[in-house]
Amino acid sequence: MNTASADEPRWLSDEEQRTWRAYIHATTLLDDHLDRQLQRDAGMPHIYYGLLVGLAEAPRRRLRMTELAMKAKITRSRLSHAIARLEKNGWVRREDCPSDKRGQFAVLTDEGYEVLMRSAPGHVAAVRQAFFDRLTADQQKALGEAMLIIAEGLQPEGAGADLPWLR
Amino acid sequence: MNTASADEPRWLSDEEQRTWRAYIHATTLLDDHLDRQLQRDAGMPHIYYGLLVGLAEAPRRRLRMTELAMKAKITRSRLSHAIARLEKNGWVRREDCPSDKRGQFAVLTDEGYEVLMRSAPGHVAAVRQAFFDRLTADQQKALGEAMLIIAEGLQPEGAGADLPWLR
DNA sequence: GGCACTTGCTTGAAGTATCAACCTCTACAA
DNA sequence: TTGTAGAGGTTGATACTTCAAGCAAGTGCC
Repeated sequence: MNTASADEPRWLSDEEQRTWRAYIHATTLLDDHLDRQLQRDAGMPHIYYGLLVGLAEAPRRRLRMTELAMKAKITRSRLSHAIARLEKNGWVRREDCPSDKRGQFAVLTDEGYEVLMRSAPGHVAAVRQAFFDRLTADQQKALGEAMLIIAEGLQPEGAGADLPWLR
Repeated sequence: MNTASADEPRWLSDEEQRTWRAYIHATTLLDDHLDRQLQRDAGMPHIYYGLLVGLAEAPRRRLRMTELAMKAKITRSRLSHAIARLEKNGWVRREDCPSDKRGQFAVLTDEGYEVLMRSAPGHVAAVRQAFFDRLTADQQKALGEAMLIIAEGLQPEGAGADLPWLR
């Protein structure tokens, strides 16, 4: 006789519980930690910092809103609000897209670039201290691979064109 | 001659970059995914669900505010607001601590327990689908161990009594 | 007791996130 | 053309988070 009936959900085993809780705890603590670090040292939350990085890496330091949202894995709405805030800081500027009148570019300003350069060393140090310095090379590799799988699983597997996950 | 000067930060290598971005992407997507799943199916964000779980596991389904905050890895302030909201839903109730008049217990109500029982299967299914089902046993093990290390590193290593991380 | 210091928890304001509604523009076809 | 469906992006209301400030009760010490 099978212990699991058809409508009885497959609960997590003790081992899985431990894994899942370790994951939740680590991500909660690390997220908070980096948010505070950047809020203190750069005056913005972690995800905003990521937006500046995304722009800094792009050609001409600019990206269409939707592209940036995809890069950062956030919704367009969230990005819109975030860019509004960064614009108020003078770190990003919006520019109309010449070829598509609906489109907007987010452009990293010189001032934004400065802020990024100024805060990057401290942030990298924080990431090293909390993350890389504590893991062996093998652990880093394994974790990276696992995370890649998780991320891929939650993205619109098919296209890059249609973006259901941005709802 | 060494390429890294004393004040030049140790930037992330390409390999480290990939690992770190995979981590950020996976956690961002998974966090959003589970928040939406629970908001839709249980009417609360992921972390609130975790609070109910914490209470359900505790003796007499109650925990001191500070203990619950520690369990959930959040600040007391955040917990205070969260419990206020859950109280409004009738899922949690506050109770005075008899032995310490400053103290408060958060108590899971029957109604809160019901909500938890009702939404747990769907949530476990979502976690399995997004996380466990995609990883091999070895990957789960490695990831769990790495996450445990990260979490431990961000906690007040020393005591359980003083809680500097709760600021 | 009286004093200072700490712990436990809450509060309000300001910042950020989410969701649904909305507007404009593009693409495409009748 | 005109219609229409969809894409690109914004907005406002509501919910949640954060931070600093606050208050009341416990603790230690004279």
